[in-house]
Amino acid sequence: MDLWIDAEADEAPRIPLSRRRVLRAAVAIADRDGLDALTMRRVAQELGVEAMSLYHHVANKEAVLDGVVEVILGEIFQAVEQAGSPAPGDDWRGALRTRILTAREVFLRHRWAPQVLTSRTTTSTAVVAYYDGVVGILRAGGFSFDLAHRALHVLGSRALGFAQELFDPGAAATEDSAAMAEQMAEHFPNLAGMLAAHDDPDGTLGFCDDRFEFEFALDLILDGLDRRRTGS
Amino acid sequence: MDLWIDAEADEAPRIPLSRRRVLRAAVAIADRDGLDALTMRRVAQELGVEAMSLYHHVANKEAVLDGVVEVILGEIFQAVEQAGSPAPGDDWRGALRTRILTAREVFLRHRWAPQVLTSRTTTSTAVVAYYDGVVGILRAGGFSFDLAHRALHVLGSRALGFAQELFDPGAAATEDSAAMAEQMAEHFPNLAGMLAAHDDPDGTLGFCDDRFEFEFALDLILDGLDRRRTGS
DNA sequence: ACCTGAACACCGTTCAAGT
DNA sequence: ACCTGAACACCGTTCAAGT
Repeated sequence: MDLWIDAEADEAPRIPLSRRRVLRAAVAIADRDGLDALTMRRVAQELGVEAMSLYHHVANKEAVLDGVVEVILGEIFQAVEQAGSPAPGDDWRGALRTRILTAREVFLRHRWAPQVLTSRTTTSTAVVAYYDGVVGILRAGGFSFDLAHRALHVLGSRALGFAQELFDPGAAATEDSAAMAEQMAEHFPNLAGMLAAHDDPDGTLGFCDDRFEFEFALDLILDGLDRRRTGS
Repeated sequence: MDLWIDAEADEAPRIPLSRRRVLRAAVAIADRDGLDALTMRRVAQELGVEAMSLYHHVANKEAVLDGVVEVILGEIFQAVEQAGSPAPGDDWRGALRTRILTAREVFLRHRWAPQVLTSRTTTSTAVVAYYDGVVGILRAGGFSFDLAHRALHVLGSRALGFAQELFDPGAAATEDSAAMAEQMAEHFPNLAGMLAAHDDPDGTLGFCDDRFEFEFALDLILDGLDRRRTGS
């Protein structure tokens, strides 16, 4: 009997709990089952531990969410580092564009992350550090501090690589279509026209190419900032 | 005894519960005590009723939140209507700018509303109707359907009058300052410079003028869209 | 020092019962 | 038809107790 118990203990040697392990488990759960599944009890279960044990390593659930933000920004910094320093010929536009699109990749891996980021009431140090880098790029490109400041406001969350869309024309059209299209045409003639004008062979699939739309918006903003910078 | 009971009944005559009353109560609670206070039980209490009674008028809490979005958009439509039709000389830019700034007023009254709007997984009809109006303005201004579509993506939630800011330079500086400023200068030199360069007599108060920043960003985007439209 | 069991005060929601 | 009481299956979190 003692042997059997020892064997089991060997099979699953207890790795000590730590803040880091708690946060990584939290991210794993959100990735797998969504943000609603991210509960203290579920994190504990993932770690083979009782829920109350978590409180020795994090103050409370809010602290877990703050920590999750740190993890996500850690991934962004890592991705930025891997992408390497900007090509020598790169102006501020190219450098900022690349950084933002690199950061965006991380949010594509963690679709729930924007919601967590925007729910935080205090700005985490990691986010501050990221924005410091953005301002650094702008300054190197000849921006005044004032214009750099405004640039942060214009970019908003897009500086980190995501934008919140409140309305997805593609989604509206995926509902089963015939009667729906008529309703649309009657009540929302402009949107109906927009959908009709887009002659996608599949009907509506791929109407919104996320990457294309994101880059279009980003470039429009970078254009605008450059104009403000040069005063043209 | 019967008299006393009757008297009390008269004091608080039972207005029948309705979907509308449930939603208005929900908005009132969020306005007063924030989004976390918006629970089914709390809504019921606000209406002098048991929590379970609500389920005769709304399917569940998600339906309440969907309904709250309708209420908010109702306020926006009302504000837009009150603002009246655009001045005759107004181009699409002026018309859209006015509409967006009008909508923005509603979100200033309901600071919690953006969080609810962005949390919805399906786009409510009211939001679709609002965006139909935006596309209408763009079309009247000479936008192709394709460019109008992209304009919606560029504007994102800004079309409805709010932007999510992940980083508020002003907030960082309100922390008690001396030692903090040193830390900033060491780890975040670019942001530190940005804060230092802004020679606000009060130190940091009013560093970010919400309205100014919002309009600056909006105008930059409208400029960019106009350039794309005319191909200049 | 680290983990746990039981408990508390909340959630959203179901169901059978009341009027 | 509309409302309710009691209950269920969850939350986050506290506390005293275990090792």
